[in-house]
Amino acid sequence: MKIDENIARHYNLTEEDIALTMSGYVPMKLKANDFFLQEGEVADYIGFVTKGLLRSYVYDDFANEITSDFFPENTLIISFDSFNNRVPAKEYIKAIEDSELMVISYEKQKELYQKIPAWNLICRDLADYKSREMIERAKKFQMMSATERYQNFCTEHPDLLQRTTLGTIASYIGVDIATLSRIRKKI
Amino acid sequence: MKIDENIARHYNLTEEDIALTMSGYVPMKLKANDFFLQEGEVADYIGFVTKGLLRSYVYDDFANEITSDFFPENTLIISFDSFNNRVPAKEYIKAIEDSELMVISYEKQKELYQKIPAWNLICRDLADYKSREMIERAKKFQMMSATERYQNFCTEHPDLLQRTTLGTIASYIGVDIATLSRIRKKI
DNA sequence: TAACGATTTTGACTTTTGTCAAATAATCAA
DNA sequence: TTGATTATTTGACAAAAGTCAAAATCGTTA
Repeated sequence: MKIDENIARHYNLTEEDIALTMSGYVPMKLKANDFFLQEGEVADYIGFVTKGLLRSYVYDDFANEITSDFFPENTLIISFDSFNNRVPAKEYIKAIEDSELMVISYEKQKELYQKIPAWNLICRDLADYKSREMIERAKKFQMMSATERYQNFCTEHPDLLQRTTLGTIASYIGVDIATLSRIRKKI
Repeated sequence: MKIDENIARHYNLTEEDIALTMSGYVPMKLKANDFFLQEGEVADYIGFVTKGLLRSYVYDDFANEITSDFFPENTLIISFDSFNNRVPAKEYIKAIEDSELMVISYEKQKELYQKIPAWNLICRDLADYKSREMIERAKKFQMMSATERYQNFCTEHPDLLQRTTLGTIASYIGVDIATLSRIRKKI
């Protein structure tokens, strides 16, 4: 969602387009454990993480927090479902570390969609990218053992190992925390 | 991708828009076991299944076919990745039953994107929908046991139980076929 | 620094799932 | 209809993963 030169060029954004886009974004600061979004709310903002780390999660039947995604710096937080369709969010999004974002409100984003047609295209491609990411994630569960999923996590997110708890990672890769502890010892 | 009245109204498509869209689509017939797309090819078509059933799959390290998705009638086959970005497909898409589709070529679809801006919006929403579907799929692996995944499959796709093999379903829900056979007996 | 809480590890055990091979059952084409 | 092929079930066993509870470790703050 950050408009860097490559994106601007790729989608043929004019200087005015970029200026208008920039004017819609505002900074947001969150302390660790602050919510960016809570289950049941309609997402008011989507945005880009410039600093820090957030995670999204849901609760399972036993009231355990199941982490569904991590948002470190330079990633987008696009709960398009809730944001675009104005429906209640199914997940919580909470800061793990003190974080800084650039966010845009629904009203402003709607303005961008209308005034800058390329924005529909950008968001189409973003949603497409997201869906491919999720296809890959599902495929990992489908085809990898718990050990392989952990190893894959380590290579894909080496930094997160230091920045969040084992329990959070365990729920993200769908493994019991005691089992994950043993997997780590074994490797 | 089928332009029914609701879609036309929702996206404010004019009569001409609809006529132009329709003119881009052509029927395609596939016999059982024919490929709609093969790994390594760039997707020439996206389309809508009007009759029959297809599936997408990849190969794992042991040359087993791992089914990633089913496409029964009234579903879209949108390998947006390969289609939009002109990159080689990662999966095979093959007809399980004799099938009929309405498909559109890349060139024609590009024309629609340009001449009918709403098409970018439609595809944005389709990609968004797809990403949510995949998020749900990943979440099922993350939070459900093999038995629960099978039960969920039965309620979500009751018809497919009759229309494809156990082995195909087993790979789709990520369970060994012998295990799935036992799960079925137990239930 | 001591003490508290949260996180991680460990032990002993159970349950779930996978593996391999053989036996049935079902399907399809000659 | 009959083989041949493919799909499914079953048995015996092994490996992977989960459960529960206790211990060890770590980090924070009073």
